[in-house]
Amino acid sequence: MVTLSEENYLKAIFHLSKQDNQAVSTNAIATKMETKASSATDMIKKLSEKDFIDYQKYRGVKLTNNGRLAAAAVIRKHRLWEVFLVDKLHFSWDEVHDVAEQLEHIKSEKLTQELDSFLDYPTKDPHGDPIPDSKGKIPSTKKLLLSKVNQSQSCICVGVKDSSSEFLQYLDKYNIALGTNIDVLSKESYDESMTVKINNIKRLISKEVAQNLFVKTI
Amino acid sequence: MVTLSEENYLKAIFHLSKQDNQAVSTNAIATKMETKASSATDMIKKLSEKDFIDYQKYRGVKLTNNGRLAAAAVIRKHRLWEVFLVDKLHFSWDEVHDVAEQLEHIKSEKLTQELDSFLDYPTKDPHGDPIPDSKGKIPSTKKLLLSKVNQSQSCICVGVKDSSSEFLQYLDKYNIALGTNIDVLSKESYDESMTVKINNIKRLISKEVAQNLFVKTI
DNA sequence: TTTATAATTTAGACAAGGCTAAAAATTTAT
DNA sequence: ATAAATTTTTAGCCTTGTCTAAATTATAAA
Repeated sequence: MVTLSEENYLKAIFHLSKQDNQAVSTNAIATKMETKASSATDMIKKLSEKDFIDYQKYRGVKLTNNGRLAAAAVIRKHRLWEVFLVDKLHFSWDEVHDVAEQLEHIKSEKLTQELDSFLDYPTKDPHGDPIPDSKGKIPSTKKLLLSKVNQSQSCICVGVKDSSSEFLQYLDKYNIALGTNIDVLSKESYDESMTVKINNIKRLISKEVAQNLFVKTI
Repeated sequence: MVTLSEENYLKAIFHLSKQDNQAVSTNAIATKMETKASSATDMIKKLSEKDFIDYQKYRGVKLTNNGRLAAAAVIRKHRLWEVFLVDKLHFSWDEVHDVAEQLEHIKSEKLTQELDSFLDYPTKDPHGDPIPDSKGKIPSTKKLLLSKVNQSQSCICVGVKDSSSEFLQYLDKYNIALGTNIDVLSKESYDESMTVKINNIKRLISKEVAQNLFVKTI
C-alpha cells in the first residue's frame, strides 16, 4: 500500500533523476515538493523502508526498480487523465494539470486499463510528454528544443519544456499546437531569436520561447 | 475547504436522514462509517463547527442547508462517475462502487459539469438512484404519501393507498387523477390538513386524504 | 420513581505527515 | 589542512483522524 504523499514523492524523485537515474539530493526533493528538507528526510526514510528507493545518509537517493515502476504508474495515470480531459471534456491543455494531480492517485487497475483503451491507447499527453505503458515502459521520443534547430530546417512541434499556463496561452495565441509545422527561416546570433514560418505566416520567436518548445525535425 | 473524511461523514449523515432530514444518532453514524462512536463524536464537533450540521449533545445531528448541499455535491459526483464507468468503460454495476468512492472526492467544478454534459445529463445512476443536479436538487423518483410532502413543494399524483370507490370518487370529484400536479401551499399542524393548488384552484386536503394518496415530488 | 442498561461524550494516546530549531556531516574556501 | 559555509539529519512539537477506557447522560424496566 502506497500513500498519496508517497506517490507524490516518488513522482518528484522520478522527474529529478531523469533518464539516467542519478542520485537525487534531499534538498532537491524538498524544493520540488515545496516542503522542508526535514520533511523530505522523513519521507525518504519511509520510502527506503518500503524498498522504493536506495538511501544512504547524506548521499542522496536513487529509485529502485520497484520505485521506478510505482512512479511510472502514477505518471501513466496522470497523463492518461490529461488526455481524457482534453479529448473528451473540452479542457484546454493549460487547465488539466491540477485535476490530473488529483486523478492520478485513483487506485483501480481496471479503471486505468479501460481508460487507456477508451482513449485508444495514446502515447503522448496533451503537452507532448510520453505516456508510460502498463508495464512502466516509456516510449522514448527523439525531441529537441526549437532553439537547437538549424536555419532552413523544418520541424514539428511535439511538446513543451515549460508547461506554465502563461507559456501555453502564448502558444495558443500564435496558433502553435502539437503537430504544428515550423520552418526555421533564419536565426539571429545576437539575441538568439529566430524567424520562422507557421501556417504560412512569418513570425519572430524569442530565445525564451525557442528554448521551451520541443520539436522533431523532418 | 472540506476534507475527504468530512465529505464521507456528510454523505453518511445524508443517507441516514433520508427524505425528511430527521435527527441522526451518533451510533448510527459510527455504524455507517464503520468506526467507533467516539470518533463519530469528534467528527460531529468539526462538522458542527463548520456549520454543516446542527448538533446538541446527546440529541443527534441534523444537516444544515449548507451540509445538505455539500453532501448532495458528493453524491452527485459519485453517481455521475458510476454512469461514466458503466456507460463508457465497460464496468458492470457491481464493480463501480469502490472506484466511485474515490472519484467522488475529486475537486473541480468544471470536471463535474463537463462530465455531466459528456454523459448527456443522466438523472439516474446504474443502480437507479437519482443524480442530484448542479444545484443539489435531487429528482426524487420514489413515491411517497402526499402527507409527507413539505410545504411549497410540488408533486405529481402517482397512485393511491386506499383504493376504495369512496376514495376514488372523492378524487374524481376534485379532479385529482394520475399525473395531476399538486402544489403544497401550506400545512396545518393542528389537524394535519394541507392547502394545495390543483389546476390553479386552491383546495383544503384533510389528513385522511393526504395519507392515502401517493405522489412523486418534482 | 428508582434502578439498570444503553448511548454518548470526554480524556488521553497513537500514527502519518508536516514544521522549527539545533546538531552533525559534508563540501568549499582559505 | 583547517575553518567556514552548506547540506542533511535529529529532536521535539503540531494537526488530523483514529482508538480505548472511563465518565456522563438518557432511556427502559421494574
